[in-house]
Amino acid sequence: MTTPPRRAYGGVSADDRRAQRRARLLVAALELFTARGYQQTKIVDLCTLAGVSTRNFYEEFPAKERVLLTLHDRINAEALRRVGGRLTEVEGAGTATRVRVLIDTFIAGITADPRLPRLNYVEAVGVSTDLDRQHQEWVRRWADFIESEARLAATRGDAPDRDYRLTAYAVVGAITGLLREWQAHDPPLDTAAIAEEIRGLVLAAITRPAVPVEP
Amino acid sequence: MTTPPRRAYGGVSADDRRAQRRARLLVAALELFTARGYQQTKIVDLCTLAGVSTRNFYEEFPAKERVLLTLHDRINAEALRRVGGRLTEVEGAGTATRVRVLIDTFIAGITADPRLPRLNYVEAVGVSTDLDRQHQEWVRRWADFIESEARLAATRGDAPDRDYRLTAYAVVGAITGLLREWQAHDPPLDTAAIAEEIRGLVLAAITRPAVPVEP
DNA sequence: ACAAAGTGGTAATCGGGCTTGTCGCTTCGG
DNA sequence: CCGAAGCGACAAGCCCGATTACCACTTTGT
Repeated sequence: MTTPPRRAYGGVSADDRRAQRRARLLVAALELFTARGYQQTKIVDLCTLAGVSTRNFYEEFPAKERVLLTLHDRINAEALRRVGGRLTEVEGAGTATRVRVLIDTFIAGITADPRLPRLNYVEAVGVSTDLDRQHQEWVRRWADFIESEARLAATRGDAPDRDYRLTAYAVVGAITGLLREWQAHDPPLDTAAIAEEIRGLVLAAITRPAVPVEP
Repeated sequence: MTTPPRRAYGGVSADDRRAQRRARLLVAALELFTARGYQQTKIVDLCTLAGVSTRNFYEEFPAKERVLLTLHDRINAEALRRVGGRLTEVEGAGTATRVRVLIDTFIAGITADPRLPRLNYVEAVGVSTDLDRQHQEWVRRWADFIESEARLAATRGDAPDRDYRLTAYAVVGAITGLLREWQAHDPPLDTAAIAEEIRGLVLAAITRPAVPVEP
């Protein structure tokens, strides 16, 4: 095994240039995947828009699918990080406030760029089993988030003490559905109204009385 | 223009045999699209499983996408027909009963075959603009359904008199999300629990008090 | 300044799958 | 019983795009 000496080049190191190419490829991919669709986007198109050769592409990604996986993962991770950060800032606040912060932060972040929900909820669906797995994993994490918030509300007496797993999945689905509708709709839906709707729905969903168990 | 004479063949008419081939192709497509995925399914695979030649395929469908469009449309149409039929049977019933019938009928019908939600909510997403349009059209119809039910509840005094459009979209999204989760989950989720969850969610969503308008 | 190493673009290769033309067989009408 | 028409299987052509081999150019270290 010969370790090839890596020299700086053009002022910047090899690693830096690779990182820049990778970043430009991801930017181009977000644009093309959401504008033309994932399947319709050819690797050459990606490289052309990114100003990168096909050779470079394969140095960064083994296949087009990996680009989509990376984008999908990044979009969700950043959203979760944002929401988590804001929630710790309102540690002791009441249920209504925490739900409001959670929903508003998420909606504001994800609708800041319409391409994000488009990629997340449309283009990244039904592509491959790997992507399906990653989607399911993220749904699980978001559901965990909602569920723990519901449990917190229950300990405070704002909500009944019951199993919130399915409710959490339903809430995630409702948000997904509204955002998918939002990015596809013409004329566009009002994001404030959407946030408001989800906020009300979540509060109603977790504070509604538990149905009595059948004897 | 010469009108080619059409003769009966093998006891059945030409139209009948075409219809049968078409039906077998659709059955095969439902199976393969949901088992391997839409993109991964080749036209030859479809024809082999259906016992039909590739030539015949092109007599029935101009392209693979048309098969998916047909299946997607049929699944939704049948579900809507079923639900609509049951709802007319409980014309004068109370809000809780009507919502129960609506949800239970839908869930029972669509989960009778796990391939249906798989095709509807996973495989048919992000394929083409035509399919996107058709999806959006069906979401609109289902939302109309939910919305009119909410309005009916409002006229009876069971729910506040407000705009239910976004609530309807949210409910459709919640159902979609839960069913997508259902068909992907291992171990499988309980369909009765899902129906119960959605029922409670819908009732809570439409009966919750309207937020006061900001001055 | 020169030799060597690294880089990036271009172009050729390779494979897969859609699409259609053809052929031999079957069935119908007279 | 015969001619014609319909039918279905096969397979070859064709196009498109992913992947890799090559080569000319740039930069560096001595």
